[in-house]
Amino acid sequence: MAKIIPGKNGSKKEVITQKAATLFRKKGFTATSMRDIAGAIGVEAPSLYNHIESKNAILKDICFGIARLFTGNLRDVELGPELYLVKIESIIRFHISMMILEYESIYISDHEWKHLPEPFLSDFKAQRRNYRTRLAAIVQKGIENKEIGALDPDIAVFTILSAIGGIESWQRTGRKTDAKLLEENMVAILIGGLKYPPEIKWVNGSADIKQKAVFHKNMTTIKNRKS
Amino acid sequence: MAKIIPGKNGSKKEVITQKAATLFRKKGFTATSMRDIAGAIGVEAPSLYNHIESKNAILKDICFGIARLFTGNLRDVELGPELYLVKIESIIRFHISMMILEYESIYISDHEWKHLPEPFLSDFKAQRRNYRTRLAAIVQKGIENKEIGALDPDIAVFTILSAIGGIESWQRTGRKTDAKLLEENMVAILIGGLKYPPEIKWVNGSADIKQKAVFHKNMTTIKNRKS
DNA sequence: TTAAAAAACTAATAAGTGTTAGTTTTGACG
DNA sequence: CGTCAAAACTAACACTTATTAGTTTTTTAA
Repeated sequence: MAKIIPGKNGSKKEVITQKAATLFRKKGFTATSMRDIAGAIGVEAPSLYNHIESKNAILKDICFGIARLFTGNLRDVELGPELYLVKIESIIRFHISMMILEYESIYISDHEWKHLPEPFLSDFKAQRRNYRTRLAAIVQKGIENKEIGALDPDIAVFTILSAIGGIESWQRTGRKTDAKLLEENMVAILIGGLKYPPEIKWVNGSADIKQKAVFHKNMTTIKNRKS
Repeated sequence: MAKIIPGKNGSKKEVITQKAATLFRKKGFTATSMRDIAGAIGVEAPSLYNHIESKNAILKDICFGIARLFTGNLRDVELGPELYLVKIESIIRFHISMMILEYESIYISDHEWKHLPEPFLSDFKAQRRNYRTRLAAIVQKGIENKEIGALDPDIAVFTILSAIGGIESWQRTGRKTDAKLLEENMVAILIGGLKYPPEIKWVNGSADIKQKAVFHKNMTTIKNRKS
């Protein structure tokens, strides 16, 4: 029936990938059928195979495309001369901007990568691990340089990345917050939390005895529930 | 063949729910079949229907069970007399502990709820919205009380919740970090980032011109890619 | 030991899956 | 207009899905 109309610079393959990304984010990879994708474009499912190799290949393209962008940025930042905390801030800002520009693809590469077929799954996981390791190395140097508090670098990295990943759910709520406001608030919290010195002692001391009791009560309930 | 052997206090329904939760987290709700669940227990798929109503009902039980736990804790905290920042810290610690104790169910209620059938989907989303709104209200009061920096409360809440949600991926890596270490580091970063006063100005000023150039270069690449 | 209830089993259904084969339509160019 | 390739179409396949029906086995209780 209707022919696939490519966007200005986008090949037909890119049109399919983009529509698929939207559906994968909305319904999940497994719950999205080739017929769903085809229907969203206005075509029958088998027609897609004139342009793409398989459903899995679409997922592969999305995940590795995003991974390449982030790895490229990380390499640039690593080579720069800035203070380590500034490097981290720069990476945080890059992640946030990317999340706002391409949140559908990023959501998929964050949450649907587990459906990649081998050997792509192992490759992707290795890249992911490598990215986080290099990020942790920057944090580690920032700690040694007393720019960043005495935190566990791995924990700091996943805390940052998880926090940013949550922008997806924020985007989905449709709140039309100014992107800059979002970015500045998140940077304030995350960089503020990393900055030397951390004040773990102040925080611990502030929880009074009554509060501890409430917490204990709830945790006890849960433990009983499990047994 | 083998009969379902209930755990010490767990009904057969709970055994199924637990096994299902493990699989839903590992493979996703849609990609997990009733045969998968039955096989993991050691029975045939139709046998499950002697104990549960449907696959969707398992998901419903998991999601609403978790929601009830968090809502219950929030109510207790709201009624307490502590400083607002301490309330937030208490909730953060509750979330982190829960994440460590029941991360499979929590992962599902965080990431697979979209597969709930109506009317449960709408109900769940409403509860979620309500929870976040009440959390934001605490943050708001903390700001007015000058315990918390002048941040956007909604952004602060989702940043916190997203960061904690990421513990799931941490757990999955199998790192046997001491739970207390994890908790203290995350609390240090998040509470440290919320505390009054925030130093947005310092952070912005610290990014030098060269850094900005690197960032700009990468973002330009991405925008071109999209057109 | 026997009767009743619980929970397993096998067989089957209707719907949906990704994908292939073979055919027809479309659009661009000479 | 006629040609050729690109890309759509229909039909079909081999599988998998959640779930039901009907039956047999196992456990419980008297």
